[in-house]
Amino acid sequence: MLDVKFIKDNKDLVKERLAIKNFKDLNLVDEIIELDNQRKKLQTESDTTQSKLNIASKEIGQLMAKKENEKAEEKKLEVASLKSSLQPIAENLSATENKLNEIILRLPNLPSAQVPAGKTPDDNITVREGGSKPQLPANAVPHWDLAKKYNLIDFELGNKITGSGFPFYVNKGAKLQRALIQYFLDYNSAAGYTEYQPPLMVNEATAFGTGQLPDKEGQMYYVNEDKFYLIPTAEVPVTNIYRDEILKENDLPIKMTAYTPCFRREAGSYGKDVRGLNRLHQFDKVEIVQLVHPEKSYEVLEEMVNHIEKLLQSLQLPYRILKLCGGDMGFTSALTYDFEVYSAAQQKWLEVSSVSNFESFQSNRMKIRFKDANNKMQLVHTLNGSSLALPRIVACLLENHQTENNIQLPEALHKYFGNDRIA
RNA sequence: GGAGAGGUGCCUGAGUGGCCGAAAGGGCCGGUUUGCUAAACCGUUAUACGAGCUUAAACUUGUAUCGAGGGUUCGAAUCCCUCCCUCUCCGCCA
Repeated sequence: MLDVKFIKDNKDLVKERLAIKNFKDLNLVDEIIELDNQRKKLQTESDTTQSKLNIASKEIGQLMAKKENEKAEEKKLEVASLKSSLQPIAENLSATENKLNEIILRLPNLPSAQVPAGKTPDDNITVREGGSKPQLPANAVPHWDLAKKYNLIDFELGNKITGSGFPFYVNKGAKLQRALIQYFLDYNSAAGYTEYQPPLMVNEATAFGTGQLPDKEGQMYYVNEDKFYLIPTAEVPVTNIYRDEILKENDLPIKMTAYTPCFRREAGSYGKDVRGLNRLHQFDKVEIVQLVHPEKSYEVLEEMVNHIEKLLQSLQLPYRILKLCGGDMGFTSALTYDFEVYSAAQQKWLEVSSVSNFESFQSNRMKIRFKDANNKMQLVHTLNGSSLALPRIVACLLENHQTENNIQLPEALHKYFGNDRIA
């Protein structure tokens, strides 16, 4: 969430930036400032009254110790009247705080200065492309057909056991999953990321911390009995590891990686782009997360982009990196790069990674702070990125590397997969 | 799931109605001593939000915070209620 002080000091800038994100209720900004002023006034009133009350209570104690009961009773009357005058102030104060809090949670993160204006994915900017599109054999088919041909993935079985969007991986298909996960984790560890295996269900406070709650509960599976949410991404449990912690400056950067299945209800997205592995309710992903010094976060963002780019290059897939426009960015992000890989048989680009700098938007919710060189508290900046989401990578590996009668795997995978091809 | 115990500051741990933002020990940081290290001694050691002062910081000061939320009371870490969590034993179980 945004910082109220920052909003007050930069009212016009805030409105300008929110507009880039296509945020409509700009009057909320004025409302926040108004509510905060009110809050301060009320707190001053409440504090002074409370202070008087505290003093009087102490005096009562002293009087009673001296057995001056009559005087004590008099004081009690005084206290009673103070209390009744405090009550409306206190109620007003907490109502104001609640209102303020509720409104501020509705504001999305401000896009950074380099975010292009725009409303739809068409307005995203292609930063660069890499790899080259393959020459497919004449009998080339999309991955769902390849998955069947080589007995790698059983979608129908998934339907039977759970429902659509929950495929079974079988034989070499299952092994390929395992190989990819292992490869991605090793690659991240080698770059200094600490590996975690987090819980796959989280409580409400955790879901709140990274910005899934409030408002996005409809996108998550929920276990009513225990009030747990199934994680939509490892970002949620991993970033929350340091929730409510005060770090030392030289603890930073904190680099973490985790493999988890991800669960997404994808409500409202039926019908389009859901064929095969393109969009699932459960999928595997390896994630990287960093907590960094605020001055370093944009530098780190580029570093993460490069890190993921190299990984993609090693898979020998044609890719492009997009800088998302204001309208296509997520609620919590200040700057996002998407990685898309070209799915040769489907002839379309599939998003396989999204790398974002959240600046202090998440850390302010989670209160992840550090003491700087001057011993001042500062919020860390949080970043994360997928490295990578498996299903679409698998789809592209199958489609792009298919030959007449087998699938040639990129060299990086050979030792993990135990073979250089799927036949 | 059943029975019991418990949740206090960075850690251990005392505290059963006012003298408690909280003893003591440890740790950390700063200082003295020291050829260096160790030891010893002294001191400091929370966060949030207000107010004052200030260019700002520092500082002074108020309020709140002893798992969370309510309640009793002039006054709550301390009493009561609800919830959450941890531990032990039993049961069940990978």
